[in-house]
Amino acid sequence: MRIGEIAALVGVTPRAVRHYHQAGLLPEPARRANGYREYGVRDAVLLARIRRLTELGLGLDEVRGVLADDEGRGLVEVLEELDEDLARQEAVVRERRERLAPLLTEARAGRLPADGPVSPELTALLAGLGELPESPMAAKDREILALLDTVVPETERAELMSLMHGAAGSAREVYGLLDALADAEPDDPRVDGAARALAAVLPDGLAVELPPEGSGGIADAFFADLAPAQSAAVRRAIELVLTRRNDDSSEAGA
Amino acid sequence: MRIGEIAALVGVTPRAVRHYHQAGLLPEPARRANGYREYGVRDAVLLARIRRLTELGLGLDEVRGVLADDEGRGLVEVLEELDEDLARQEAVVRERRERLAPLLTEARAGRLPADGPVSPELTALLAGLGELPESPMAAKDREILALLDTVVPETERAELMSLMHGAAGSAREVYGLLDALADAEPDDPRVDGAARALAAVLPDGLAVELPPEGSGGIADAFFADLAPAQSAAVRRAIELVLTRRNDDSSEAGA
DNA sequence: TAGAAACCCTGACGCTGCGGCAAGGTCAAG
DNA sequence: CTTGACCTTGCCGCAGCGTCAGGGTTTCTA
Repeated sequence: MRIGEIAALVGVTPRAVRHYHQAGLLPEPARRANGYREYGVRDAVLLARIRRLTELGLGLDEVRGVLADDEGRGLVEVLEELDEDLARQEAVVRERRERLAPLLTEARAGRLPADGPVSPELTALLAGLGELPESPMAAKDREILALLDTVVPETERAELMSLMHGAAGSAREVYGLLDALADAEPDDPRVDGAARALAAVLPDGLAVELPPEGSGGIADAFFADLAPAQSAAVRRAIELVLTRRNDDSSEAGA
Repeated sequence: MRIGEIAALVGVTPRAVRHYHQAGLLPEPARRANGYREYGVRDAVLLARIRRLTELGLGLDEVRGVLADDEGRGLVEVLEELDEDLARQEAVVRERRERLAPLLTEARAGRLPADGPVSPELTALLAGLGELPESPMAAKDREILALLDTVVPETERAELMSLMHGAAGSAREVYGLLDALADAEPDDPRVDGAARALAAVLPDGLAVELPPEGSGGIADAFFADLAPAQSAAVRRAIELVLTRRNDDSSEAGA
């Protein structure tokens, strides 16, 4: 047989056969006078075995290993390892599909969060916010929420989002107050009002999640992303929440 | 933020972030005086979005496409395509695991066909043959059976194997007769007996499956793999079966 | 105040399992 | 004689980064 024949017989491409030669899985057969490889039944048998193994999902070096150790003690281990690997793959794919399913229905309905696919929890939260009027702060906040959505570990996500839900009602108002500070100086008198309004809607539990200011890098970036007066307002709001929390706990302790 | 910070924040490696830059997914941010990249919140938001998409299983160029078309009409298509792809992957993995499962139990029991994992049908057939005494012909036949196992399409496999089952009982005898011809000349008187015995156990339906001798390449290889006298015997046996079949059909026609 | 640890930079190779192309040689049929 | 269908070797390409190598920077520590 020539290479095309044995390949067709076993159901692989000639290129693959040469690849197996090069990889040391299949010994190079004798050559004809013209340089063509001449294959026999033994080669076909071996090649078929290789194909069976690769079709199971084994890598070529694992196949080599299996072929190498006569009468496989190793085979059992390899197959078990393979099964674990396949199980992992299956889990990965299934999880992706599960995450994808709700996104698909949302997307088909034309309701995409515009910041890309996010978790169902956040989708629900954003839906609760509803259609806000044109507001730069609202847009920024949605981005931040999307960021948080991927940053926060799954285990805490539901908890975090439920905290947010409480603030959703007052969102429009707070966004408006902050938007008004876009071009203001940090010592603008409106900063104080905005800070109070923000602190009022920020749940106690949330402030800890907010970046501890100072060296964090990420915290700096967060505040740098806001206009000076907005940044000041947010900072003040956080202080207010922390103070409030301390007061609460000292009251509770008393 | 520096690259390590943003990477840790979003949950990827710095190397991946650089890769996204190079792939054009994430714009290169401004540099500090020392050459370090300096990232802001916008970058983190974008990076998180990239991560969400890649974690769904999208390729980087698809991600680029999704990021490119503002307000995705394309997103729906991409997600649908992705879901189909994932469905295919899931099917592949599950089929592998299904094929693997019986092999694992066999392997753990120490009963491996020695020619590597084969179909359950063939496993059953080989089990039916039982432990034959040391016989080169039996070994060769098992190899051929394994080859056939991967060569014939699944749809015909069960049929073929059931045909074989009828011959299993006489296998030992026929193997013996053929083994005896290993060093014989093609005109050895025992060739005839072996051919008759082989023809007697070969089911009518099987002969067509056997290589039509002559130019086939594979057929030549098959016969070349046998000793001359063995080859002659098999050839004769096939002739006998074909003749018998023709007789039968002419009788049936009369 | 020096030295080590921990970052950052660019550039380049490695991995898997072949597919595809280039630039040729060979062989059977029309 | 010319096609057309094979064969040969060799090398690039692929996805998504991991992993050096070889060099600078910053920062914490002794």
